[in-house]
Amino acid sequence: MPEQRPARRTPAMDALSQDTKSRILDAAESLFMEHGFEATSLRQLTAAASVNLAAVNYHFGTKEELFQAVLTRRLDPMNQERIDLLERYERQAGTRPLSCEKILSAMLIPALRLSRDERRGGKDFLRVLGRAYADPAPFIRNFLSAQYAEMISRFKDAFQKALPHLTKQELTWRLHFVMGALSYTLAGTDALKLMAQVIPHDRDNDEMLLERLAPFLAAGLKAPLGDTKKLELASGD
Amino acid sequence: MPEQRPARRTPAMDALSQDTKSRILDAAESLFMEHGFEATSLRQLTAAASVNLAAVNYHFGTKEELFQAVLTRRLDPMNQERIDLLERYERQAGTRPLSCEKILSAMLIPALRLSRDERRGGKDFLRVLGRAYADPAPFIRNFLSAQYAEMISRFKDAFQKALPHLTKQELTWRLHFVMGALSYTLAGTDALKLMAQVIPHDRDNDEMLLERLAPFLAAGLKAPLGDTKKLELASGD
DNA sequence: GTCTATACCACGATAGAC
DNA sequence: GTCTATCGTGGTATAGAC
Repeated sequence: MPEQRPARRTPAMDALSQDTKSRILDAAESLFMEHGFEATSLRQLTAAASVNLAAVNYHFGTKEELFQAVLTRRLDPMNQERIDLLERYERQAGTRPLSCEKILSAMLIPALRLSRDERRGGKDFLRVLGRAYADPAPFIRNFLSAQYAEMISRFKDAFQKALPHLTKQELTWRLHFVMGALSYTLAGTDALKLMAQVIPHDRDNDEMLLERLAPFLAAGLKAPLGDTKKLELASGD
Repeated sequence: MPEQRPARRTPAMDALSQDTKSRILDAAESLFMEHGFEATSLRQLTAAASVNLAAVNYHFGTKEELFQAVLTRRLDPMNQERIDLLERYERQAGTRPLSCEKILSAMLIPALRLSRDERRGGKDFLRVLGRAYADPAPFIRNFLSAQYAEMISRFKDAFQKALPHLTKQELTWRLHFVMGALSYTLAGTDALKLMAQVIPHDRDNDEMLLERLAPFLAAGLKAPLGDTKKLELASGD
């Protein structure tokens, strides 16, 4: 249950007149996205928010719990947006099953919209998120799993209808690969340099990304089953 | 150029009698993999290596340069192994182009072999690596780009021969997606929990992973071009 | 309840003795 | 090459003011 604020604020309120908790959240989001979690000190963070150093401890407990609060504030709406979009597509389709491409676009569009929102972190947020996925602290990964569980479960059902020939286990794996390609692609701002081919980031890039990623993932999801001969892992020589 | 050691050691040497630099590297690898980079202090690291606190600074400069040295020691051989395997496949195939599946297995097998090597980090190493990809410090990402550049370039040529109808740019994107699904899958130990389906990690899991991932990626690589209608990103309602 | 000042201990890094 | 001592900064805990 969310603790109640001391007073309700108007929407057209100045940032500096927000309550302490919101000011901390805004400053934390901005600084974590820009410099990363570890490189941001609570002293510079609380200075930027114009609050006392101990305020973070009082309102959020620890620096890591503050990080979780920052993530939740962004992930929760995005995943809800994904579910809403999927359900809208399903209503439009009536009784016919949705295509893989359509389901994928319900996953991709809210993520891309978030990555384009420069006012609130943009691509930097997704990089921080991708980093959190591989955090050595298990409770961070468990936290993220819980954040995504409902959305994933909902989309798994949709994909199962679109791909009835896949077993549940097979679909689980393929969805895992989809999430991987998606997370990596959205999080890796500089990863394209790996390919030794610079693609400048203009404003139409996201649509282009969507049009390339969706067919790639859809083809993988629709791939025929197990016609690959066993590949030797041993150092055969 | 690697700086020369003060004395050459025999292979059958006890770990505790190695020179200071090697002892630091071994302890750092073990601790970074287990607890992550930030959570590992130089004090506990140097204590585990039985060297003085200042030795890290003397031999490696900073904690981050030590981290790079740890990564290089593992990534360099893995990427070389990938190139060697690819060239072996190419020799076996003669003049005929390799299949996507075969090229993919040359990428996947050395990575899986590394992830199975429990003596040297195993899956933990790949998680640390995945984390480094999203590091907020640009020099870490540039370092990794340089580490991968040659291998990626080599595989890009191979894929271009297997998929001559793809433009260079299209292939760049698809390889990017491949690297994404691969990195995420290998790095995310707990990511499968996202799917609310526990798959116990037995010793045959890697072969199973390979047999599922390779067809998925191959199908994506071979997907037909641009037959997807433009998907609206705007909040159409 | 909310906020502040301040004290604590661990961290990475370095200077200088040996 | 190696060590000790020390510096500035980090996250956190708490006592007490409002």
